[in-house]
Amino acid sequence: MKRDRLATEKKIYHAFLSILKEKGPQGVGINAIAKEAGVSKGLIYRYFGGLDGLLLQYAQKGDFFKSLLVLDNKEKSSVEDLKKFAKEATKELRENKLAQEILRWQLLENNKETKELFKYTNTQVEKIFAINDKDTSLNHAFQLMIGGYVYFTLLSKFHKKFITTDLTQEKTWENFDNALEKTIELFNEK
Amino acid sequence: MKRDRLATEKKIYHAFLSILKEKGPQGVGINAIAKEAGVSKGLIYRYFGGLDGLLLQYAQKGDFFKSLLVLDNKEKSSVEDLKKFAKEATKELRENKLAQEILRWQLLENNKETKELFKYTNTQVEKIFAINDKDTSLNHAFQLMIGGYVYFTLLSKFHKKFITTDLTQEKTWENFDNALEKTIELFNEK
DNA sequence: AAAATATGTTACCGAGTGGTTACAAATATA
DNA sequence: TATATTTGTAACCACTCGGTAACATATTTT
Repeated sequence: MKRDRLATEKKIYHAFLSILKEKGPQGVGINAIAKEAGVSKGLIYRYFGGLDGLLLQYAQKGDFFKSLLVLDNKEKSSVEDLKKFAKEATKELRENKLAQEILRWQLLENNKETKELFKYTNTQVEKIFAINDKDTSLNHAFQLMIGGYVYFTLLSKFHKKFITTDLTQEKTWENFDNALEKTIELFNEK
Repeated sequence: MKRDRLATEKKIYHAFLSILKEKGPQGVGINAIAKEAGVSKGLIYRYFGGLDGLLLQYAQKGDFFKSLLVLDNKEKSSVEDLKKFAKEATKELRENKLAQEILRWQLLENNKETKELFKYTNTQVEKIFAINDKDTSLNHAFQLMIGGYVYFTLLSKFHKKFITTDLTQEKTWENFDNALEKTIELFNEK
């Protein structure tokens, strides 16, 4: 049998990503990862020092929220920028299943194992939110609405509807986008 | 030893509430509930038919979101009503730890065990949201912001900060409240 | 009082968890 | 080629999980 440590490490790493993406934070465990990777779990301990080390290494690598990094080279925050960024951010959020599960994870715990992972994720998220950094009503409204976007995105995994709102319809998300845009406009005119 | 079925059922019931409130959805389990109640877990199966039945019974009883019911006798949705309801709802949300954990739960799963529980909870929540039932930008913005409120409330259990926003400061929540109010005003003026 | 029933506990089951140890075999080094 | 070292597996550990069965005792019914 062929033996290749690097290849094995990659298998483990990708198994971790895959499980987090598909099963969510609750599915992440040593046994599940080892099984998914098709590898003995002992190796996860030997190579990464257990789940903790794996998370740490993952946090340092941090290859999630990729497309958000495109928004990094920002200028001063104009209204048009804000609207554009908002649209990009919501689009990215709804497409990036992995990011969703990390955000979901943050609603469940915050211990030494996940600390680094979350810290890095948040520096990524910050790049969107930090566009408008003033302590204004617009900023607060903006943050609330982005938070709501996150909430409904996470909720839509298990629930088709929220009260009367159909979370499966594309139209709903367009409405949200439009509301977000209009809010920015209204606050700006004021 | 004294024996009293009703008293035992109450112990189990309260243990369930207590655990959900303190440990969240992840802490809810047969063993944990039995231990907290100081009772043999066999009784949970005998009296409630397991965790499923307990959840079902709890859903039917539904004594959470109490203070929201006060808002039930609503008139037509005026702007003032909306503002008032928004303020009441956010206040209730941040105080009602139990409701928070049920909302958190909805972000984790949706199976036959929890289905009824969530369904009832949502009819409660609906009483807030249904105030403004028209398909307007205001309504969408309003929903997003309430969603954001829920999100930040849940997040604040494990995270002190969200980017630059300090979730521990009372001022932050006032800012959110004000932003919500102002959004309602702006949309109304338009 | 005797019999039937309701209530409660303990011990157990199989499955799954994170984590370790002993060992086999492939690869690298001498 | 002989010897270390690395890579990988399988078996095992103690523990927790949901769920059940056997049993003891309190309470009610006859």
